[in-house]
Amino acid sequence: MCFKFKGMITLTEENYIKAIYQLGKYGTVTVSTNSIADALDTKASSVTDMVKKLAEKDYLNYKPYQGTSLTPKGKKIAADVVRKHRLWEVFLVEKLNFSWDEVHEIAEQLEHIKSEKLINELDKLLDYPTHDPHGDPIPDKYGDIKKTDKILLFSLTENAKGVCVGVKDTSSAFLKYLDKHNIALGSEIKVLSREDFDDSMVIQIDGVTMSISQAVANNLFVKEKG
Amino acid sequence: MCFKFKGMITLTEENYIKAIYQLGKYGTVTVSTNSIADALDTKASSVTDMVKKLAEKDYLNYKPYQGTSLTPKGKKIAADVVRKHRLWEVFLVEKLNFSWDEVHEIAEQLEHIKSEKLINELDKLLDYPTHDPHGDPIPDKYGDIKKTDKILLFSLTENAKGVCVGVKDTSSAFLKYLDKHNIALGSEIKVLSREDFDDSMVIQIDGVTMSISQAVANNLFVKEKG
DNA sequence: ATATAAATTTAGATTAATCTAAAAATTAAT
DNA sequence: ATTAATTTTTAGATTAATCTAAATTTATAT
Repeated sequence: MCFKFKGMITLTEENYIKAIYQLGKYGTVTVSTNSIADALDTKASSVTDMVKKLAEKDYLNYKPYQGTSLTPKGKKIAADVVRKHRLWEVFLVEKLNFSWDEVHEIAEQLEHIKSEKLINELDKLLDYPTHDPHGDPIPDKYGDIKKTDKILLFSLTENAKGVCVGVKDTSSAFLKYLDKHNIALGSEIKVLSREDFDDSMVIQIDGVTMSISQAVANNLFVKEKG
Repeated sequence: MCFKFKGMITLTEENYIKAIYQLGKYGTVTVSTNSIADALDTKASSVTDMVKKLAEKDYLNYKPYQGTSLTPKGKKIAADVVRKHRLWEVFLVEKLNFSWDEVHEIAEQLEHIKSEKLINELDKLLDYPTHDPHGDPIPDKYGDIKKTDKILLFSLTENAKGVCVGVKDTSSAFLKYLDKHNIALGSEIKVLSREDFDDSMVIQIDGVTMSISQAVANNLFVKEKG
């Protein structure tokens, strides 16, 4: 039976801390009550309650009406959860034949499993991956995360070239769209032209020419080349 | 974010159903309120409440003061949880270098992960194992479980021979004792003599002679040979 | 600078799972 | 067949996480 320690963090608390970590760009900026409520699909009043509780426990800095930021203790918890989430995603894709549009929901569950040995062995089994299947960086066991200089494809100018390194929207619908059009991490992209009217753009992707909407360009991360 | 369906079973409910399944010999007999309370380390009054709720939802048959048994629906839920628990245990031992005394607690967490594809792919990765690292049978995806004719080592008479096929006590302490004395699943055992005074016995295990206490003999399952 | 809008917090209620203590039913013992 | 012991259930409270609705604070816009 799963013993409970005093001061053991609950699943709900972990989810709040993770949301604050991600909304606050890996714990570097303050986030608003409403943005947390949106992210967790809950009400602002619930967020206020929880945020006060987590501040009490020293996971958060909180000043009423001024938003919330993570303490170092909170940041470590969050980084661990994100690390687990992303390692499990790699596992699902690499070892269990999942595609990148299927892994998110399951990783949401697996990220809460508590066992240091488990996650370290998983890391080893997967040969210490640095990024998850969507191109997001995996925090190391100390909670440090390597931020890459990725930019949105939408911000590339005409004739600029880049490599696809990540997605912003990780919804199944978007990822399936990318699969259908053979857009994957590592694809070489060149912007052929941009359309002012609807902000669509024509690109060449691994040699193939296609037109993409603003919605797509605003959810694909690239690393600009040269 | 983990969506909630109406009628989705909670973690607590799953734990009750699993306990009733195991206490009632894989759902074949009725179990008492107190035995459930013991197994789940909770109070009888809590069990009554939960059992009424689960009966309402058609997972259990319940008559006040007469104990509880699983409905087919409850039995399927329970078998699925046990299947997941045991498959994850195999995974931890086979793929992540855990020893059999370390896996139980983690599997208690992993058994609640909900994804049919996940568990079927795991099954495939592990090459469809039939037993977990402690020798317990793994229910198939239809919830059917193969009961073996294993008996306690304590019930063997002098000069009887058998093979070790399972453990009753899966505590880390007991499993470490077995490791220390090179007793493992598959070990060949012969009873050399029994001691009336303290119910200990002298056995030969894979050719090595040793004495074991009643506590040990009552927690080792064997399959008798000829 | 003041009014209005938006964001946030408080107050009070609700639900799930639990508990303690008391009451009721069942079982065991003389 | 009563009494005593045990088991189980009920009644009422508690805690965590949530909600609605009202109050308050901060930001925005003339």
